[in-house]
Amino acid sequence: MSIVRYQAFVRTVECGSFTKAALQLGYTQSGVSHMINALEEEIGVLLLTRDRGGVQLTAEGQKLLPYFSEICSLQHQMEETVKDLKGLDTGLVRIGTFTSVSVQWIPFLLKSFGELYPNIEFEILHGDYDEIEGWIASGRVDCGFLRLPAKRPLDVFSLYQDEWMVILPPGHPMAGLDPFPTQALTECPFIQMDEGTDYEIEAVFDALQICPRVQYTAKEDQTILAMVSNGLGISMMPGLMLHHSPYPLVRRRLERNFERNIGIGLKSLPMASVSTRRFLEHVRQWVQAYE
Amino acid sequence: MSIVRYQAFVRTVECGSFTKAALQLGYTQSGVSHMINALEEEIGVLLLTRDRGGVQLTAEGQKLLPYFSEICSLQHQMEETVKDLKGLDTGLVRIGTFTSVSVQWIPFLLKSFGELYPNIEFEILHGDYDEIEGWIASGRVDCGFLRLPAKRPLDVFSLYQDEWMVILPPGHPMAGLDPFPTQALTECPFIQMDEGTDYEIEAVFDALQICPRVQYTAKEDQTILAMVSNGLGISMMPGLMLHHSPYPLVRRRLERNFERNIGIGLKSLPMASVSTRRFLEHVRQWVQAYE
DNA sequence: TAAGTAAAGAGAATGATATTCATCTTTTGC
DNA sequence: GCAAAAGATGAATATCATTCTCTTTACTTA
Repeated sequence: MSIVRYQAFVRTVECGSFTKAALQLGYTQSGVSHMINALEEEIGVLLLTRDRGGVQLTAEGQKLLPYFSEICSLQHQMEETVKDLKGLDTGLVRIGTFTSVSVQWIPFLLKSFGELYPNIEFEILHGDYDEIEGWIASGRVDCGFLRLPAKRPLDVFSLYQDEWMVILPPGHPMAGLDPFPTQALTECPFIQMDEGTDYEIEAVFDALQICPRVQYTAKEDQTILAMVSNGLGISMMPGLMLHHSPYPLVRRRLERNFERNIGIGLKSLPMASVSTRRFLEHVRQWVQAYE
Repeated sequence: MSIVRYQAFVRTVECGSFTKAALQLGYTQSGVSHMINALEEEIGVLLLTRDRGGVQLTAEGQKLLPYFSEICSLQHQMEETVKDLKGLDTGLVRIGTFTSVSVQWIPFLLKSFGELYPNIEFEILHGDYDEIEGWIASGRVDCGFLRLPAKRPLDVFSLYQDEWMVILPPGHPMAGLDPFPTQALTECPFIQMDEGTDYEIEAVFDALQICPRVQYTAKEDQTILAMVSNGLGISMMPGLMLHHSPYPLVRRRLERNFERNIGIGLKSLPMASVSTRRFLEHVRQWVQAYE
């Protein structure tokens, strides 16, 4: 009957571990363990199986999780509404972002926003486009950065057209060509980004009807930048990822222009808390002034 | 953070009084008073104004009530899901009904259902068609009786065609006529039902393009039955209200047939608890065998 | 195979909460 | 002015939540 137990349960499932959940929620591991035991006892159902190195949902836990997580989400909304009612410039805004936004925008956004509203706090969740949309839809986050068009019906705002660029080591024989010839993409050794579920680069190659000579594959974009910079091959990335690159690089446009449309979205603008709306407005202004 | 507080608050608003809410929830008046004080203290907002003879929502309370009541509704759904998971023949089914169903069907339905599933409990709420649809949509009840077509998008099942009948005192000069002539409706003194928000009888008169000679008005259908039976006038009622009438009456059909389609509805059949689905199935079978 | 590590569990202690009981206060209607 | 009905209050107590400390488990690595 106590929502803190529900929060402990939901967070534990998200983290896959009592210890991590406890850390995030500001409890001790023992506290979370007791709480979940008490919850299981209260409803008379085993929610988690405890193994070495973590916990996993039981079938029953899986069925019940949506109720608990929706209750927690409503609780958060209620709390934010209370803060709005009290006219306070405080609140907690939960944001979903993907890699390039996390790296290139978030630190500056939070800094400039924090100067305007020092009492509004943040929780940042990192994921891919699909995950972020899911978090927004389920109320796990208040708003999130998206690739438009979104798959789900959300309130969205377009922010930035992010162009795909070819990156080469400085001094590469073709570094002088701008735009970079499509044909050359098939000839130079290519460093592939290991994308999880979104196949953005492949979509570009498909559209160009060419196939790159993949030499290496890497998961981290910083790794790719380093590899390209050191002459191991060429690669392609959205322009946004190339700002403030610590490695010397040459960036060139493609013959055909490919863009991803980056936006920000939430479940419903009118239902959002004042803090969330303020953050949204700030992001739009900040990006407009960006570059 | 404790849902019992939320339940206390929601129920108190519904009842308009700490004392009544306490009675319904099985607490003392003092307990509810303390709980609401604690809730107000916890969120730092005054939710209720306490006046002579009851309580009333503040503006803030009104804004926050939907969150609390939705959390309570989810809590109830979660509890029912737990019971389903445990495969128990137990549960609490909350039903919205309107007058004729409450009087003519509910007692028999509950009795026969109770013989099959003695451990399933009920909470019955009485209201008009609109209120009931609202309760279903908001999750205040699990299912409810309706006049079809429903205004909102709900899962509904048609149960019964209820025909409007003219009722006369035994020995009335026109008691022998069947169907009862439309013209005569304008001539005999008529006892009007004081309907709250639904204007069903008026719709019938409008369709017939006649205007009755209203002699008396009464709120309770039992009162009308008694008045008609004692020769104070004639009236019109859905046939369902006339079953088991304690007063001697003559019932006659109209020249033109008017019916209301009575059904039962819920938010979503697949999401409903096993208890609710069992009750629904039972109602459908019972009504089919009815009369 | 033993030590190290990273998880979870259990029990006692204690501080915080929930709930009731009994007692007041206020308002309203007669 | 008094009874009835509603809410408020404070003390008492039982219950609960959380932490601390100490075990247990099982995988990893030397």
